[in-house]
Order: sequence, then C-alpha cells, then structure tokens
Amino acid sequence: MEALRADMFDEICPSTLLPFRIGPDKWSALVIKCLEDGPRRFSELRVPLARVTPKVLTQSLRALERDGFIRRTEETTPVRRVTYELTDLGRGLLQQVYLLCDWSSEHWDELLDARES
Amino acid sequence: MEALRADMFDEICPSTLLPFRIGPDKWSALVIKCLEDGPRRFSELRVPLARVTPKVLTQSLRALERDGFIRRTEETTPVRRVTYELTDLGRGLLQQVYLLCDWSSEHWDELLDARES
DNA sequence: CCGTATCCTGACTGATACTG
DNA sequence: CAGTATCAGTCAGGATACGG
Repeated sequence: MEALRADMFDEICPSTLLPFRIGPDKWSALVIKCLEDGPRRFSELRVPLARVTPKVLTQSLRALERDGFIRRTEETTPVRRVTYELTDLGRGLLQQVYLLCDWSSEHWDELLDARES
Repeated sequence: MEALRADMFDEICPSTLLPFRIGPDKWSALVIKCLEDGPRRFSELRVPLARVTPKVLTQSLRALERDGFIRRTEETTPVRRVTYELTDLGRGLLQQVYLLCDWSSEHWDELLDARES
C-alpha cells in the first residue's frame, strides 16, 4: 500500500494505470497527497511534483481551492510566503484517495494482467 | 445517496461536479453503474446514456474491457446479440464508485458552497 | 519566491452518416 | 443490432519565457 502511494508519482502512473482520477485535472490527487503532512509552500510542492510545470500546478491549486479542498494563505512580511494546506473537506477527500489506492494495490496484478492481454 | 447516484446522469454532473473520475474517460463511471444489475446489451446501454454517442460509448466499453472491468460476449445465432457485464474486478470498482458517491453526497453542500464563493 | 503570459499540440469529445 | 468512418471542434496539458 505504501509502495503504491509512492508509485503514484512514477512516470507512467498518474491517469494511466490508476483507474481513477480525483478532481477535474490530472494532478489534483497528487497535489492533495503532497499536503497530507501539513502546509506546504509553492516551491516545496514543486519538488515532488517536478514533472508538473508551474502553470499547470497553479491551475490545480486554484481548482482545489475553488472547490474548498485546500486553503491558500499569503503573507508578505517579512518575505513573500504562500502556503497551501488541506481543509477539513480536503482531508476527507484525501482519505477517499487512500481508500482507492488501497483497493487498487490489492488488485494491481489483475489490472496489469488485463492490460497485457 | 440514492438521489446522488441518480444525479450522476444529470446534464451538469459528470466530471463537472463529482470530484472524481473513474477510468481515463468521462463516461466510464456511468457505464459501470449501468451494468450494476447485470448484463446489458449495447442498445440497452444507450438508453440511460442517451447523451453519449455510439462512437464514444464504444470507446468507453473497449477501454473498460481492456482493463478487465467488463466482459464482452457476442453471439450471432439466432440473432446478433452482444452483451456487456461486469467482471469481479469491475464489481469491485463499482463498490469504490459507490463509496465515493456516498462521501460526495455527505459533503454535497460543502462542495456547492465552495463553488459559489 | 510565486507565479503569468504566450504559444502550441494532441487527446478527448461530438455530430453526422454509413455498414456488416 | 452493434457498431465504424469521417470530419470538426474544444480544451486540458505542456514548453518556454517573462513579471511583480
């Protein structure tokens, strides 16, 4: 299970092998997962999501914010610092992602078998 | 909950309000749901999925078949008859769809509230 | 540091018509 | 009945460069 969660970030995985998608776009599920351990800054999110361009990452963040899954906080003093964090609703959604990942990992071999033939 | 499941077929709903998507394409979740009560023929699926053109419906069915979620059975005698039915894997996926729908319905008002502001 | 602005491309979707 | 063929449109996603 933990292995699968990590594998979500593999090159082939998002929206190709996982049989589901959270949010309207391709990366929302991963963005939500990146916030599981607490608030993160934009530049911190870019590390695990290195394959996502800033434009697309911004789009995902805006969409998730609009839907109430994450909260954006901006402070300008002493330096510019923008943090994103899950709302209660977002944490609930994250749990659903976990459940889906658990189910997927239990049936991973069946999924791969079906793909091959 | 039952209301939400019905609402999945509403004009505005698929991939616009539901915060998830099953399968690579827009209609897979609904196709799977249409097979919940047993095998269905192509023309039977077209009734609840009236807004899906045959081409797109075929694409969804092929993708779901390739991934092992549904099974396609063709018989030519006495008449041409093609039926689609969920595999065990597909039934499992349907359960996951139900869980997501249940969660969504519990937080429906929060989702709508966030959308408005 | 935290994004925007352009431009571009391919994937997905759809309408319509047609066939074994 | 169960699709396919063809054409067209839209839109999310990505590359690259730039701005407050």
